[in-house]
Amino acid sequence: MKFKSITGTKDILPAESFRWQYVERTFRELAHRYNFKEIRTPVFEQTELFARGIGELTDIVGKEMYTFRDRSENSLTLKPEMTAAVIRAYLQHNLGQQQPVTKVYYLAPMFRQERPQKGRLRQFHQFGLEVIGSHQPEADAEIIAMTAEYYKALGITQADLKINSVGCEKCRPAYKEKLKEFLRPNLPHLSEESQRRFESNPLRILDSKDERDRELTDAAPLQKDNLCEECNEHFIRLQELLSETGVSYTVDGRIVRGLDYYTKTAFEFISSALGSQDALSGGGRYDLLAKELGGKDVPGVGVAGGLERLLLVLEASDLMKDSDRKPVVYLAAADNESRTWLYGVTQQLRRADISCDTDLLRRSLKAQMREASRQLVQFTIIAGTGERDRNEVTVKNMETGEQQPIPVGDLAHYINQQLSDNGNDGEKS
RNA sequence: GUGGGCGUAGCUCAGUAGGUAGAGCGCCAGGUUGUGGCCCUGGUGGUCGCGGGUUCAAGUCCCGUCGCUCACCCCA
Repeated sequence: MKFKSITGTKDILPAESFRWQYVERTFRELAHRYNFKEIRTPVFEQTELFARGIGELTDIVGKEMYTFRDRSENSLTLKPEMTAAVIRAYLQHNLGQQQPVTKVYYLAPMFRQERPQKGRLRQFHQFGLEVIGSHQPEADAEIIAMTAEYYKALGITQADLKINSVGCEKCRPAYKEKLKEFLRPNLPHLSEESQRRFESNPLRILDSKDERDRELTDAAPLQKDNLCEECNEHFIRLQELLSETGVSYTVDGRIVRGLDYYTKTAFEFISSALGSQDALSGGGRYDLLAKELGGKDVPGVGVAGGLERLLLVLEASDLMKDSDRKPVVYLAAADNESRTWLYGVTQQLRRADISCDTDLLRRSLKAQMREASRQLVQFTIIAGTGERDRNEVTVKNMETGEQQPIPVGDLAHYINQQLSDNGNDGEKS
């Protein structure tokens, strides 16, 4: 075998694609219920969009982007996340001019050049929601509530929501100083990584997994306790909204997201059913992003969640039933003389909206029956020259083994009737 | 970028003190001259990741390399 898929990428094979369709369909239907419309953007953008939007100092921009030059020497990047691209499209097409609030969702592949491990791939897939144009906590609640509802719809109970407020341009600078003040005495004892972050991004020190860092920052002041009036009000109102809608959460003052653009709300859904990479989804408010990208001063809030991780949780929790759609009918030819005629019957059934399959290998009747059995069809239609001459077929109920001669003209009707008699539409979805 | 584990049939794996490969499942065929699922019989299928070394002889020992996987970092 000469060619293999690239490290960190995965094929979604026919035997498992129904799982993806299930989580995607559930997401789309729910998004529609919340009146989010889908947005699709290109898989690549100008590198500068992500560098500016996500932040030069983040790990994503610093070492994880798939960046390349095209033949015109433009620097392009496979999107490592969606929000910057959505805002770019929002600004480019002046979506804010058409309506004051824009609600969009997406299901799309993302690319980050990290070392793969459980729940982490180089090409992975995210679902996401963005509410653009509102400063109000109701917008934050809309995002979080639907995400929680999505997990609930899939049957996931182990998804813990943690929320925090990371302040805004008014209260964060003062807090940052306060935090540095606190950390300074212990600076030499912090981990190397945290020491490096002391100047560039001290907030990140708080969510370090290093044990010593944990101890040393145990009593550190938190942003949520040092918010300005506006941010504090926003955070409190958001909590009220979540309580009102029955979304359970815990406040975790150490949640700091890996992207620079977040202001006020930051949150994560964590699952204990995952491995080391336990974040199911994460998001927050990004009121400064649009302006940072050179556009108008437009607020926004959003979420992005990993579909691979979602599927891992569903499988670990045994919530993924084998619900792939099976054909209802298999048509088997008893001899080669009747195959052409039988193929016509097959097409008739398909046009009558009955899912069916037939032999493409000119196999023996026995082999065709075996195939029908393997496909778990409910009925097998058997026909040879005898049936053909009478313009009828033999319909075999695969469960009971009973066989019935049925005129071709009545076939579709007969099948549909049998299906409804069984209280089963044959489309277990 | 760093560290651990693993790489033998499509899949899950076994493989003895080194003597040129096996099982189960799957797939195909037969056991019924037009009929499945169970059962029985037979069959298909492997450059033992790749390269080099030691040896009369290596899947089995040594070195290198590639890949997969888990973890660190970080995140979805």
